[in-house]
Amino acid sequence: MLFAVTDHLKAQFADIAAGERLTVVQARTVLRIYGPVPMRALAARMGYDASNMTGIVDGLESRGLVERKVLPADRRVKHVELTGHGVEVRDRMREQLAEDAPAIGRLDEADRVALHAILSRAVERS
Amino acid sequence: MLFAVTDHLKAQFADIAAGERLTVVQARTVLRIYGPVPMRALAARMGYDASNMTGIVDGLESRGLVERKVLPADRRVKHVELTGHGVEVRDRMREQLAEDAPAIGRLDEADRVALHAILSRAVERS
DNA sequence: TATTGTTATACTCTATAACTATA
DNA sequence: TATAGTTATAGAGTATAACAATA
Repeated sequence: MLFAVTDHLKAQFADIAAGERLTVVQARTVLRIYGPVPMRALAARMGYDASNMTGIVDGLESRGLVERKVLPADRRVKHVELTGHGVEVRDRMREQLAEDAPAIGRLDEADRVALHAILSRAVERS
Repeated sequence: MLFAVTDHLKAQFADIAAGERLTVVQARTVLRIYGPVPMRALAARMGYDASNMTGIVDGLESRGLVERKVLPADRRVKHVELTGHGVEVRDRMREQLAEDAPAIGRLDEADRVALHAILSRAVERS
């Protein structure tokens, strides 16, 4: 059942991403850029090897959702940030996540608290 | 937290599979062969397109865990079944899943019942 | 010498389309 | 004509190793 729920959540996220013609990884990346961030730091934030960010950001940049900017203070570093269009897309995805975000999001408060407690115990014992 | 738990369970399954020098998909396949089964039916059981089974079963067959047998009644159909060695590997994996199967497996009865109820409600509303 | 981003490469997982043997 | 299994191919997601530019 756990996997049923997480698979369902993943499928819905994939649908939202596809609605913006983004891959899942691209959509996840857009949602995790809060301000200018070096490629490497962004990779670490996503839990990826740095070599992956190049292609992901290439795709987003060619779609006009992000920009790379060389940091003058250290010209090895490139900051990635959302463009105006990128912010629009991010906000649209956030809205859909809040609306559609089904399953868990629609549990009542008591269920959410209980679920959190049980999962915490599960993780502790693992 | 849900993803933390399922990712954890997946990682442990991957470790068990790796212990038998199987990929995750190969291990999942071995665990879902209960008797002679046509390639296509096995693919459906796993939720895969039929074209995937060929490679998966190729790998298992080259390791001596399964055999393909042409069905005389309909020579288009090939039945896949576990060899003696395949059964050994499957049983070893089952044991490890029962032992290690951590997290969820070690929750007490009350937690398991509550978890199931909450997840059922989550799925209903999604 | 060490670090940033990039490239080249490879492997897993999955799907679609086209092929073959058989029905 | 339809079905079972296979092949060829492709794309997403990930990692490792080597490289150029910069520090």
